[in-house]
Amino acid sequence: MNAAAQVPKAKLAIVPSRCAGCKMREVCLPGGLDGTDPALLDDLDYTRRKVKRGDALFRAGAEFDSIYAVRSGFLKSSVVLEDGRDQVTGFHMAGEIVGLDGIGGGNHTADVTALEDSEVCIIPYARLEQPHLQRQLQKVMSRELVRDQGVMMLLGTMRAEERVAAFLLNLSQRFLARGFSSSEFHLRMTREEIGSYLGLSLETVSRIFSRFQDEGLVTVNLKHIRILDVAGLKAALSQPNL
Amino acid sequence: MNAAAQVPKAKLAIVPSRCAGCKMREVCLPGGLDGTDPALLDDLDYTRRKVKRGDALFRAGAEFDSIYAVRSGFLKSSVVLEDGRDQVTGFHMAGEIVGLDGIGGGNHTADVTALEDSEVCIIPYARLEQPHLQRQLQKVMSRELVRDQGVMMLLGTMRAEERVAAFLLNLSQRFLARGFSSSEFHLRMTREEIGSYLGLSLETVSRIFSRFQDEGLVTVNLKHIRILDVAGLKAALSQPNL
DNA sequence: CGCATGATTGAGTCTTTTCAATCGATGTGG
DNA sequence: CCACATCGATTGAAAAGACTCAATCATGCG
Repeated sequence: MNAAAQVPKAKLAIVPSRCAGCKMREVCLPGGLDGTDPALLDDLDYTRRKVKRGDALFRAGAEFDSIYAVRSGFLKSSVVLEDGRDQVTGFHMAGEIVGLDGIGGGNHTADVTALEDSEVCIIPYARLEQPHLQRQLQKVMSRELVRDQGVMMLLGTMRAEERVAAFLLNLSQRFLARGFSSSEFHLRMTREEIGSYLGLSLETVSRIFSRFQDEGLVTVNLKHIRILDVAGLKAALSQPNL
Repeated sequence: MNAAAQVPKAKLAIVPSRCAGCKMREVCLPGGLDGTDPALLDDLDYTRRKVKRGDALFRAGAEFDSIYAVRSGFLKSSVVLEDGRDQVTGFHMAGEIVGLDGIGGGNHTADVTALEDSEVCIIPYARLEQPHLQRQLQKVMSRELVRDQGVMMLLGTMRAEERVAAFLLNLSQRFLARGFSSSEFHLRMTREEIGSYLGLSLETVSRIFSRFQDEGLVTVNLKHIRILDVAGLKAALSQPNL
């Protein structure tokens, strides 16, 4: 079982001023709730939950109660086909919302698993009543739909090099938005998980990392990435012909 | 320009009893709004709009005002990359909602184009105020997120044959849900559009149609499809190894 | 310290793409 | 009403990209 600790209620956990260790507002005001008047959240208490590396926040099929705002850590979403094949459908960092897949059918349709020790705010769906919050939630979901468009584009039209370049640039940008270095970061996921997300084999991901390194675009040392040439990576993004 | 006709307001267009020519409730109560107490919609007037084959309902970048419920016809969504590559991200038939991509950023991010003469209900987003409707909208969006998961799965883990089989079975099921034949239907899109959606070349799509026909799974005559062996198609869906 | 896991790299194979030619259907204009 | 032009579909042959299998190496966790 997921022995994820249920931390006692942390009043106003989502309000910026109460979030210790957060460098930016977005980290506290998750993703799309960004832009919300924090006052709107003031009267809600959000329980927090810790999820240990490797543990699931929830699994496909689990009853849907709440959505979750990632406070810290790093998680992945994945879906499993009947025959066992699975696919990573997203990576989630601080400030992002997960669990939206459960609203439609009353059950979650994906697994969400921590790639490192993480903490989330539990936001009971039933308590999201104020119209403004509803609108905000719709914005979050809409942005998620747009993000999915991007992933479909990636999976449907890009060659392997482009996918990896897009992946690195996307991560870089998201780290930047959270106040971390955009040029140097640690991958929290394995090559296999990257490959699953990008629709590539883990070997192909590894080879392309090596190729990018040979070309002087990045430095790769296992999970440690340093981006040396953003422009070069962006160029690799638009090279349908090698 | 899109000379799409703006039909005068059609009071209660979305209410089943007022929808002429609809065989099922879903066709009138679009997709996820299904399940809503129709009374909730009673005080809203929905303008309808006709979109001629080949015309756009809206384009990427257009200001977001409204979402649209497809009343009749068949449309596709597509997104375009800077370098010109484009990808079809979805096909939409009667009863489905399009335009949700615009909520997050205030502008649409995809083109939606009619593949045959179509008609939609214009649902001004600002008028969706009742809490129950908001919840319904969230359900629609959540289901759309789940659908996207399926497409990612398809693009990320399936081989060409499986993709085409999944595509045909999905269409078949959707036609069935709308009261049409699930075993015989007309494709409204070209091989190129199917290929774009499935991340395959149009030639590969054509070849696989031919192969399925040789195997007795389907009959293909240009845009006319007859499914002869559903079980066989489903089997093809789970054949990672040829 | 050692084992298990993750990453890298090579060789060969296979799927899918690309290029190209042909065929058929559709629809437009004379 | 027919001829022609255009668009879409099919099919073949060759090429390329990515995968699988496999061996090796490094790492980091227990």
